[in-house]
Parts: sequence; C-alpha cells; structure tokens
Amino acid sequence: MTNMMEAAQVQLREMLLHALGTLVAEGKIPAEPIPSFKIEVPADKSHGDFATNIAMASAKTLRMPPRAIAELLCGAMQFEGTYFARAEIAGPGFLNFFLQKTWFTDTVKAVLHEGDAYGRSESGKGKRALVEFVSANPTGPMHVGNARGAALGDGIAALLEWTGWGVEREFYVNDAGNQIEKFATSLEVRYLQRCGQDITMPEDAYQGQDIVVHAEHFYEQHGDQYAGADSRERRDALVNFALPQNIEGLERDLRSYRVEYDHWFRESKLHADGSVADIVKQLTDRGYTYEQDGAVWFRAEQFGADKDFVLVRANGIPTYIVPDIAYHVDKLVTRRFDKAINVLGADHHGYVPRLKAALKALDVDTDKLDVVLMQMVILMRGGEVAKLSKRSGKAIGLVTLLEDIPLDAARFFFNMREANSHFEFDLDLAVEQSSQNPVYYVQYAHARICSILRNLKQEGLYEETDAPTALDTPQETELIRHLADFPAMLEAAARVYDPSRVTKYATELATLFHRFYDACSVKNAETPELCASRTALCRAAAQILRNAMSILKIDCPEKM
RNA sequence: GCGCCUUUAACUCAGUUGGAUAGAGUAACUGCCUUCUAAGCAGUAAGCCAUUGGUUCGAGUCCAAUAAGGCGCGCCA
Repeated sequence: MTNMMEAAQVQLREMLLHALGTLVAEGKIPAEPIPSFKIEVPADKSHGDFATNIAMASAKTLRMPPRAIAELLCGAMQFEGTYFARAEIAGPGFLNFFLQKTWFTDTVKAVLHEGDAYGRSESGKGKRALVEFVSANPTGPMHVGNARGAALGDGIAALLEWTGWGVEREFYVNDAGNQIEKFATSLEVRYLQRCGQDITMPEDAYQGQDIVVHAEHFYEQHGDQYAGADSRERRDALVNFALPQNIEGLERDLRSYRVEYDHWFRESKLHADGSVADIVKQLTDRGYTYEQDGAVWFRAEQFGADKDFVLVRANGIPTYIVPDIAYHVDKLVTRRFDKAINVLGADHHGYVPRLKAALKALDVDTDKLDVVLMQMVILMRGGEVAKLSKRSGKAIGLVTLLEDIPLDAARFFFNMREANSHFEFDLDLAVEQSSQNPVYYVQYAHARICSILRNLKQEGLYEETDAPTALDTPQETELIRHLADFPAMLEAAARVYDPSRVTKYATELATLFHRFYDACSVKNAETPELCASRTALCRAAAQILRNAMSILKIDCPEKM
C-alpha cells in the first residue's frame, strides 16, 4: 500500500503550488492560471531524484524567462519537514530536487513492514475481471503460441490480482462445431483403417500421430464392433472416447506449467441451452440480419466492422462466431464481469472488430472487452529456426518445449517481450546456466542475498532491524530508489496488461543489487549500524525479488 | 487493393504521459576473487533511432507520406 514514489511526488507538487501561491501573493509573478506541468524522475541521477518542467511550461503565460521563474520558485520553497533536502536549477529551466535520507530509510522500512504484500494496491477494488487465455483447440496438443499465451495470460491475471481486482481465469473449450466434426472424421478414418478397411485420410483432416493413438486405444476396448455401425453412432462414440481425454490432457499440461483455471467453459453448453440460437434470433429481431445465397448475414458494417459476415450457413449450421458472441454476452451480461480480457494470437486481429460489432448491436458495452494480441513466436537454436524438440524429436509444443528447457525459463522468457512484439525465443540461452541467461541472473541475485544472510547468522552478526539508518552510497540509494518504484511499476503493468514490465524490473533490480554487493560489504561494514542497515536493505531487495517472481510463478531459490 | 503490427549498435532488445549527453545483454578487447556465491562487478569500442516532411521552446517518442518485413481480409476456427 505504501508507495513512497507517489508520496514524494504528491508532496513535491503541493510544495510547488504553495510556492507559486506565495510568489503571487508577494506580487513577484502575475496571477495567471498555472499550466499543466510534470514531475518526473530524471534519467541522469546527477539531475536529482525528481525534476519538474514547471518553469518552462509556465514561461509563456507568465511572460517571464524560464530560469527567472525557476529562481523565484527555488527561493520560495519550504523544505523543512519534507522528504526533500534541496533544489537546483539546471539547463533551460529545469528544477531538480534531491531527496533526503529519511525518504530512503522509510522506503526500506515500508518494504520490510509490508513483506509479501508490498506492491499490492487497491485500484481495482470491487471490480471483477475475467481473463480468458490459451483456449487451445481440444482436438490436439498445444503449440508454442499456446505456451506464450499461457505465460502471458497468467501474468496478466496475477497483475490484476495485485492491483486489487477480483480475477477469474478461464479456458474456453471449443468442444462443438466444425472442428469437432473434423476431429470425428479423423478418428473415424484411423479407426476404420485399424479395422482393416482401405480408406485414405482426407487432406484437411488432422494428420497427427495422436489421432492414430486414440483410434488404437479405442480399438483395444471395442475391437471392430463399430466398423459396421451407423457412421453417426461411430463418430459419436469415438469423440466421446477421445475428447474428454484430450481436455484432461490440456488441464494436466497447463497445471504442470503452473496455470490453474477457475473455469473450463464449454462451447457445447451454449449450443445446448439455446444461447447460440438466441443470438441469431435477437439480431434478426432487431433487424440487423438479412438473407443472401441462402445464408443469414449480420450487418456488421453498420456497427463499425470492415464487412458484413455470415451468421448461419446455407446448410443451417451457425458459423463459429455465433457461439463466440453468445460466450461474450455470457461473460459481460449474464456473469456481469466489469472486464473481459482475451489473450489472442495476432492472426485473430481481424476477428475482434467483428465480435465487437455484434456485441454493440446487442447493446453490450464493448469497452468492457479488452483484447491482448500476441505476436508469433520464433524458436531459435544454434542460430537457426527450430521446429523439433531436441530430446524427443517431436514438434515443439507447450509440452515438448518443457522437455528441452526449464519451466522457470519458459515462464520468464515468454514474459520478456511485450505481447505485441514478435518474439525470437533463444532455446540455447534458456537452458544455459550462466549470467547470460536472464532467469539465472535474477535468481542468482536472490540466492546471493540468502547466502549473505546465512553467513551473517552463522557469525552472529545478523541483526533484524527494520529501521536502517545510514545508507547513502550511490549503490545503496539507487537500489532503494528502484525498490520504491515497484508499486508504480505494477500499477502501470496491470493497466496496460504487460507482464514483461515485471521481468524487466526484476532484471534491473538484480543488476542494482549485484552492483551494491560489489561495492558494499555487509559483513565487513565499518560500523554495526551500517551492517544492520545493509542487512535490512538486503532483506528488502530479496523480498521484492520474491514478490516480482511470484507474480510470474517463478521460483526464487535460496541456494544455487 | 484494404486493415493491423514491426523497423533503435554487428546480433537480440529496452527507452514511462514528448525533456537534459539514446541505454542494456550478447559477440570483441581490458581489468577485479588470501575479503558475504566471479552464475558477479568495472571499463574500452560500437548509432543517419528505416526515409522524408510536419507539429514546438524541445521529437527515438506525436501527425502525414514513403520503403522493407510479418499477419489478416472464407458459408475455416
């Protein structure tokens, strides 16, 4: 809850406004409305801890040179009892502010005091979000894109939880429709082939070995008793046999990837309870459909989509988008989520405006639906594109990927880049146990801290204080500044649905810690006070590393 | 043809709502362990931020056009 960055910023803004008021009252500057100005953290630390452009921004309305305004402000500001020690004027008229020690010690104190909860906020309090991700086709194994989607979706869900949202994770199971028919056809052919019939697999059916395995197992149980049966009966039996196994497999594989869903929502439910038919009826009742070439079309263009599209085929079967519309009505209207967040592959981007057009036509608030598009993953090994698992030689999917690389590496790597950027996944790097591997780099920082603390305890030097006193080397203050950034980083990451900010933050934190480690000895600190203060800082850094990694469900080992 | 995304060091990428001298890692080179984990740190070298124009005190960042690459525009999902 404590956000020291924000606290300092708010205080500084008040100080500036107060100083302006004083100057106006003294007649030193004209009484003009204050233009909007910014308080930011300068990139260059020699420019202080905070800087403002207020003098430059108000130069025009006050009809005074920026530096003159800056000097007046500087003189009128009251620093007593604040987090700030002093101000400097620099460059074209920047005002740079320097924090005083109490801010740094208070920051470490806050981290230690709040512990596992440090960084949590309540901006989403009282609101409920449904995060739908992966939703892989249950007719076969998950691919690499699903592995990225799983890490990403799970990270987004966690970020929302950390910012106070009530979050539910959901997997939409496409257990109905055309692809199930294709699944049935594929199973049927393999089964009949197993029964000795000479038929060939259609080209557009599923060619994978998993289908052959299902057919074999089915044959082991039932022999050729379905060989002469009615095709419909045979297909149903095959699907009822194989599909539940596949869905269980998805659950199992995702759980081993540390993803736990609250709901597995079945598409078949929407067909069975009439929701799908109801969508067509509602759109038709509202006059938003028309018939052409025997099919029912939706006037999507009228609602902002690029073109109209078919809802019901000439053969009477609805297209895939109708259950999808029903599904989103269910999320936002029936289940009343304040936000529905979908993680989708970028190849689906054309579909989003169409779905939104239909929802708009049904008076659903489409601002409640946010789609996170995820670009393709390219796997690289030895400088070349990799398609097959090194260990099993099978195509690399979510499961086979984890045969080749550690789970922590997969979850970290898939969250290194923001969703909307093509991702080149370096398989060699992910297995490498060295500093080049960012996962190890971060984990190593944590293990190193644990080692320091173990050593202190062993030598009887460990003192658990949460009130550090003297931390003022550059390595110490920069580390603390970064600790203070954690809550704001999480807030921003949650707002833009971007877990990659967490991996970037953690990597930077590890860097700052390693620098601190190199420059400042804890065990051999000059005074007991300094030793205790640095111990507190170490504990605070480790705490935040754990908090950050827990969001991504990555382990922080105590020994490496 | 229309739409979305991408373009920053040799390679992979950061770069907050426009701010001060554009940053990391890898690869190359140079240093630092009798001292808490060298899986680390410090340093050197490396840039026409794709191109052109615009907006303004100020642009890698915003706008427009162009170029290159990826993806999408089914009675597939």
